[in-house]
Amino acid sequence: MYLEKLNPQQRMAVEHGTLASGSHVAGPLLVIAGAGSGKTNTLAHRVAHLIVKGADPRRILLMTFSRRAAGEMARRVERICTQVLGSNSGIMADALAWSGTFHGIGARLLRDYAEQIGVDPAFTIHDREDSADLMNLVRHELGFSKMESRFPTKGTCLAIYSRAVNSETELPLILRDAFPWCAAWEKQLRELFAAYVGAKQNQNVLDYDDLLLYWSQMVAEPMIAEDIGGRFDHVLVDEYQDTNRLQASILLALKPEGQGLTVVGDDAQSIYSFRAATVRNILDFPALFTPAASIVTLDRNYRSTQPILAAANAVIDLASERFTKNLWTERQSGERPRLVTVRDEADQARYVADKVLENREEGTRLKSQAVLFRASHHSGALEIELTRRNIPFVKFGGLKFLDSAHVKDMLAALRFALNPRDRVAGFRLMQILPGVGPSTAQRALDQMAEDPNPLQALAAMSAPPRAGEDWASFVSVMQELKTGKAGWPAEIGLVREWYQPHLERLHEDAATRQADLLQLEQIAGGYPSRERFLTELTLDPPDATSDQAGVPLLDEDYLILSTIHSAKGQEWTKVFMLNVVDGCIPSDLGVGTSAEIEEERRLLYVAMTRARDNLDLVVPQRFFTHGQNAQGDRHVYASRTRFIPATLLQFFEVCGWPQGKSENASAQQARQIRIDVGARMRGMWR
DNA sequence: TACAGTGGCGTTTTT
DNA sequence: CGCCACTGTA
Repeated sequence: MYLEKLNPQQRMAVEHGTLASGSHVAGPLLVIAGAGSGKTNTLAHRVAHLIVKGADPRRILLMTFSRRAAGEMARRVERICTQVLGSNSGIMADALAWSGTFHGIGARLLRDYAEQIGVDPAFTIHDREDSADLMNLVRHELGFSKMESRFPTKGTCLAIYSRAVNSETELPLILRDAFPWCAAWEKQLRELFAAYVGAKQNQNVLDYDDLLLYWSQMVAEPMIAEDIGGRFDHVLVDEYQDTNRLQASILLALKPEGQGLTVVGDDAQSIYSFRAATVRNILDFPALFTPAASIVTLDRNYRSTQPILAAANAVIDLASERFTKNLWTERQSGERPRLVTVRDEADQARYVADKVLENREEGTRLKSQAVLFRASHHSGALEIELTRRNIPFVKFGGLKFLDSAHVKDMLAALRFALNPRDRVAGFRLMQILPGVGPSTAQRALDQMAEDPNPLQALAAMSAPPRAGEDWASFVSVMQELKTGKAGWPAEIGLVREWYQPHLERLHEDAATRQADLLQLEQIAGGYPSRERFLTELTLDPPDATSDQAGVPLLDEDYLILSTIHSAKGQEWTKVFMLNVVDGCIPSDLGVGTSAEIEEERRLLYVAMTRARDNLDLVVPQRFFTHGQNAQGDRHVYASRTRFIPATLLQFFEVCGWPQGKSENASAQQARQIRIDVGARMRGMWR
């Protein structure tokens, strides 16, 4: 029996509300699931169990944090169901139709209900970069780029806007709490945001936040809320600690009484507050309902060895506020996690490369090893070292494939043909042409905007003098795409042919970039239509980059490099963590408020709890800073992260590398005490 | 008006 | 470094 493999608490979570007879629907349930406590497995079992008990899988809404998690969940549910119901469970084919991220589900529902809420269902979705570009266009139009003192950059403006939307909080409060250095611009920002919203609507464009915002507005209308809520008997949400107020209000509108609602999360792993996620969501959840939601806590860890867990528990124990209990395990081991001091980042890179290879010799595949870090650029030195030694790796987090200029150019072409009112796409596209700059592009877009048939207006325009032939071929490829005759994915080939000469003219390294474009074409082939391709690519961009772009790595072995944020929910046999020093974790940008520091502590906790058998925290003593100072490159001394004070050293095997350099312990201690005084000075004024 | 070059300056993490 | 505003030149 499939339930017998579960422990009693897991089983309680799985069976909640299913024991009663008849058509009784379960009341709200909160599962507090510690790291490595079998959360995914439990949730998958719950979904499968509901289906086995007769729930209609098409009426189950399952929302996860990432698309990858959704896929994994669907696979497990299917496996369990087939196991129980036999292979004749034809019901499972495309059964969990409504599983995905909040944003992905939002996009689908908005297209479904577009007519009722006065939205053109052909809307395009802007990713973060596109949104920032649009913000920038508006920012220029309003003249904010030429203020006497410097106006916040497009990225900052977007971050402020996004936070206000996602936290359902007034602008002044946002500025005061999260962006104090921008507080003087409140009036202009308000004006900017109003214009930004107007621009999006004129251009039939939604940004990430709109997918949630429009959704929440839509279900604020009781009739629609009831209609949508009525489509689902069960609504389950994973990683609930990383949802924001907007998401919580959507959920509540769908299921006001909490019937059929299950949320799962761990307050100790809340690490997305910069995206307006609030741990209050999970803490306040039970009391939203009468009677209050049931709570099940999973605190048995199946992942890590006892010494690793003891160290992680010790770190999180120092948190000022704790809600969940410590994790426990039966996995004994004599080996404590290592706290390795090295001289500088170069030694850190050599240490990790050495150990990774040693581990592989002893039988641990590269894929079962991961190197984690706080910020994407922390892995720079390591990437160089790995490349030098021919150790293949894939990096998660940070810059993406889709962020490169040539890929964005191609996507802009596809998008612009589909939605010629999308000024960000058009603006970018036209400036690719020689002899066309910002003002020519602006004028052309203005003319198109006035015309009910924008593409026709484009065709009717006279070519800019110095663009000549290139303008003509641009117009003709747009028109050809518009007809849709070529079909998908042939269309993307059309665009590539058009783009080819420009690529060669604009980029020295056209050949490498060409490889990316071919890869893009490959990816495109996997989608049924241009529209689906564009939507799903922006909502779920390929999240890895590797040293050899475009080489399929499916069967190969490679080391995992990942930001802690991207490592969420994953586990590896051996885990290394880089730069376990003050200034990196906590990031010296994140030491403003105690809430920020607490989140940094949880980040370290998340990183540590990814490890199954071995965990190495690396502490480089010296950092080289480049560029920023007037004096040019120099180095600063770093000290071990404040989250591992001396009292916690007992949980670690403290050592130095290379061996022999660590003999003079007291000298090392003395050096470790050296601090970045500058950072402290800056911190005084936060 | 396009575009190359210069100087000043700066918050990391992602759907 | 990389982004952004601004300047000089064709």
